[in-house]
Amino acid sequence: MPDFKSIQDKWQKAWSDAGIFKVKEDKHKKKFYCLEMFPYPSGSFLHMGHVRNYSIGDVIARYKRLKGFNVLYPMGFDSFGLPAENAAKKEKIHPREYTENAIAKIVEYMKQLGLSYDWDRIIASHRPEYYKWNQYFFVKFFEKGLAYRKKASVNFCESCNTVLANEEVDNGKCWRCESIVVNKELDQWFLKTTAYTEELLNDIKKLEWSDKIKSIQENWIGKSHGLMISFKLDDGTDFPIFTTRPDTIYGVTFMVIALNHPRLIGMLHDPYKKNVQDFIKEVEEAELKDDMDFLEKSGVFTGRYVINPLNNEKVPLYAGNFVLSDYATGAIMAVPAHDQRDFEFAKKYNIPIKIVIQNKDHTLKLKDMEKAFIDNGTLVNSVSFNGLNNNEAIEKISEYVEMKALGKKTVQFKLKDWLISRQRYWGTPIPIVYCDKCGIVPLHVEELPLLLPDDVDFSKPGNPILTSNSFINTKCPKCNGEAKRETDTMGGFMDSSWYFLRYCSPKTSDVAFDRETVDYWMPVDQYVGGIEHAVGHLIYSRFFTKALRDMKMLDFDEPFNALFNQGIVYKDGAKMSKSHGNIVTQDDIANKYGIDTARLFMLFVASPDKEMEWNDKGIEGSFRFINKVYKLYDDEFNSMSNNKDKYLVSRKNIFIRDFNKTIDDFKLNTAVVMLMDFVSYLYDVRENCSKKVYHEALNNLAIMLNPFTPHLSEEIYHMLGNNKNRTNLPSKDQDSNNAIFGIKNFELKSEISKTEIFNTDFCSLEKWPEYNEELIDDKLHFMENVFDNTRKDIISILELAKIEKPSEVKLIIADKWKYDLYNEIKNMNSKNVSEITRHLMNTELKKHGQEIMKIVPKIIEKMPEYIIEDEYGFFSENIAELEKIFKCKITLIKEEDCKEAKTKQSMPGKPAIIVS
RNA sequence: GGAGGGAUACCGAAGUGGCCAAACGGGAAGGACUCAAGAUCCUUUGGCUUAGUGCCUUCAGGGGUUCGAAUCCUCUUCCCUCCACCA
Repeated sequence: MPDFKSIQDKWQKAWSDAGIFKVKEDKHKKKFYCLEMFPYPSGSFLHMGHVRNYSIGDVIARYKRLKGFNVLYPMGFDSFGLPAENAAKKEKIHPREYTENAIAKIVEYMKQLGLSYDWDRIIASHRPEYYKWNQYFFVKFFEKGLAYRKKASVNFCESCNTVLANEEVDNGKCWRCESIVVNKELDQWFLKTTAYTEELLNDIKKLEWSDKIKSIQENWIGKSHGLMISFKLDDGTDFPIFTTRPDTIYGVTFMVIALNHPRLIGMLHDPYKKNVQDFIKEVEEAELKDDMDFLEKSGVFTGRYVINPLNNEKVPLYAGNFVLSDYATGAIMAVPAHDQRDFEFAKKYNIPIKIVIQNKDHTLKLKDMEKAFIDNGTLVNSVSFNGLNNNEAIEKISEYVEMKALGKKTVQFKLKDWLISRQRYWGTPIPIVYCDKCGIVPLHVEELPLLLPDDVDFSKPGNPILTSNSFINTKCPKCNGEAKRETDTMGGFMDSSWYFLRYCSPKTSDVAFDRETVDYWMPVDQYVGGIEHAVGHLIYSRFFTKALRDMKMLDFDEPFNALFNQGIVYKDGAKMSKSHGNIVTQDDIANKYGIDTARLFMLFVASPDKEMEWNDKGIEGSFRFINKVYKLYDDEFNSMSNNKDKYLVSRKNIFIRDFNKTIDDFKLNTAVVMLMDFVSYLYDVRENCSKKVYHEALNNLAIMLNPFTPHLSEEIYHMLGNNKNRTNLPSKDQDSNNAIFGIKNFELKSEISKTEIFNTDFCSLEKWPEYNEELIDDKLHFMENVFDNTRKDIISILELAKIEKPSEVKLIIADKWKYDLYNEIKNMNSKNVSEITRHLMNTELKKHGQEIMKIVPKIIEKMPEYIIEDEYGFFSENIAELEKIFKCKITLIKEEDCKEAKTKQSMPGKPAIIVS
């Protein structure tokens, strides 16, 4: 068995020494930017989930490279974040050290995976040369009014001790620690994503993303058309609300305001004030205990009334727990008859219900109602709008309200501004200074980076930056007076919103990215990553791109043209991850079978977009395959004949053609199947191929294996003699360990100049084989199939008849009926399958029943005459071969010459057989 | 409550109207090689049968469209993922 360990070590070293995956901008080559979401460097190993993810990206990168694209395929680390800080607290190690250690280890593992990254472009967001630019962009955004500070009710995780963005709250819980998130009023920094809401929504259409992820984004942005109407509070002050259902406005019987609405407490008088305050306390306590999703809708009367501007009705105002303070105006009009939530609320508190939309039969009655009527219908109880269909009424009432200047048609979005402040240490310091005289002052860009302070005490609770006096106390950049620094840092999504730009020119120190190289590489052609980033990272990056475009720093609208979401790897019912403790590491598998097997298996076992349950049962198969491939190249090759040349050539061209399509469609698992098929075909035919044809096929195969099993590919490619310094094919006895071969070769080669190696000597830089449609002959394969089946049938008949040495085998070409069928169809002059089939069922041919139905459409569509015409000729050609195999006389008989023969066959063209 | 994805033989997983009793891999059984084991190779692997041709039953379950359905439509059951008091 070959020593795969040394094979992979050898080639990894060779690739690295020769620097073959380094890329430069090259205007003469078409570029391809293949990018995987940069990971958070947690832990110190990779598990099979990672192997799967990165292998998928690497297949694409290598495939495109072999196809002649200039491929940018970089890797880096999203290295700011809470885990490093927590580790620092626990293990008494600085987060920087912790992070750098983790990165070093993970890079090691990635290299062992054989990933074809350009390691010269590695970036890590915690390094000042990177986060300097976060600060730069922040200052620019601030200048443009895209970054602002405001007091807001924000999500706060008590356990992580920081605020969270909307995207980081899951079902009312913190995404990291799963503790309940509470609301707090805090001064925070925001980026104005809402300045781009419309564009973010509209441009989704342009993207080659899955419909699923597109719809997640659309829902998140959440556009709804409606009407903003000014109700009046009973003291005459404005009380605007937003509704998408103006048609129900005459059915309003109460109003509800959010509990944390800024106006609420101020408008109340005792005893209602106290009631409301008690109620708020109650709800807060309940929220801390229970899951948000099961809290019943409840509320309390505020003692105030609101006047409906359309009919001047006075309705009670409630404070309710189901109204969101930060959507629209934080208050709603309630129409219990036609909204389920309002209905439940009204029932609970005995509020009147008023029907304003009737069903088709006008049978809707209040006393029968068990739930709200939310279907379409006809307006009633709505003065001059009565009788209108409710959809028309939406339009009509909106127009009326606008005409009367009581309100305005509006569009509301769910998307909110992006909260970037975090009260944590391990993030980019926000480059802002608070000066008593000048107020909020950004740092000058020349002063950047503003470094994270080192004199901090991680042992104390709260934000560690607060313990650094050297950091906090500073001078105002404007007036040079005493000032305090902002101590919040930026959330990690800031880092990941532009890292793809940094890869283009990772080392520039005077700009965040070099405009020219960005223009060359961007946008990303294929982005690969998990679906969990559908709303966070993938919206922020789009926002960033658009904002930078408007600041004339970029020239395109969208960062990621195509996006592929790979499936998650599960084990024991949970996502494979360190925190679940259900991991199988890369090492576990690589040590046993080699890394190519690990990669191949993860690609083979399931379609890349589907989730999979880890199971190492089948891995032996991938390992066997790899050994089988190796053996194919290692075996002494003896050509017996060239009979199979044309078959192999045709078959190979089909393989190349279909393989391309399969990879383009991301069906990497079926691509592996095709490789397996082709390999076993090679085993079948190789003895009957000429050396030239066979070697060409082996050479093509080595290249096509490269994306999947790069080390094996490289090895066999060189065993074939694709190396200027090697003249002989390897022979078995020369070295027991074939790996040594390659090492010798490589040592030889390393005397050559690097540039020479660069474009000639690595399979990884080869040219992907082309296929030629003209060399594909379907008929050949049909016949091959028939021949093969016939051969097998003869064998099994001989076995069953216990004949060891037959004296004669008669093959009866027995499908005269197919000629009849063919003629019959020709005569009908129709292309309608149903018609033809019905007709045939009334003829003699009926007895061939099912088989007719199978063949008819083929005859109509493609007319593959060979199915029904040529087998006699074909078998004449192949008699000699069969005779050689069976060492007896083989005779062909036509059906009409053999009256006693049975005429049914298992497949078209396959002859019936008589043995004697 | 909303959106999406699934259910295929012992297992994983292909397969989107007829060359489908269903690719490929695992497992299992038999055989070859071997003193033996392992590795490797070959065959079989829904049922009943036949020397071969054959017949019956299958792709979660019911109903439908069609000459023909794993594949299309419809309902039901079960599983998964994502979003969710968005007015």
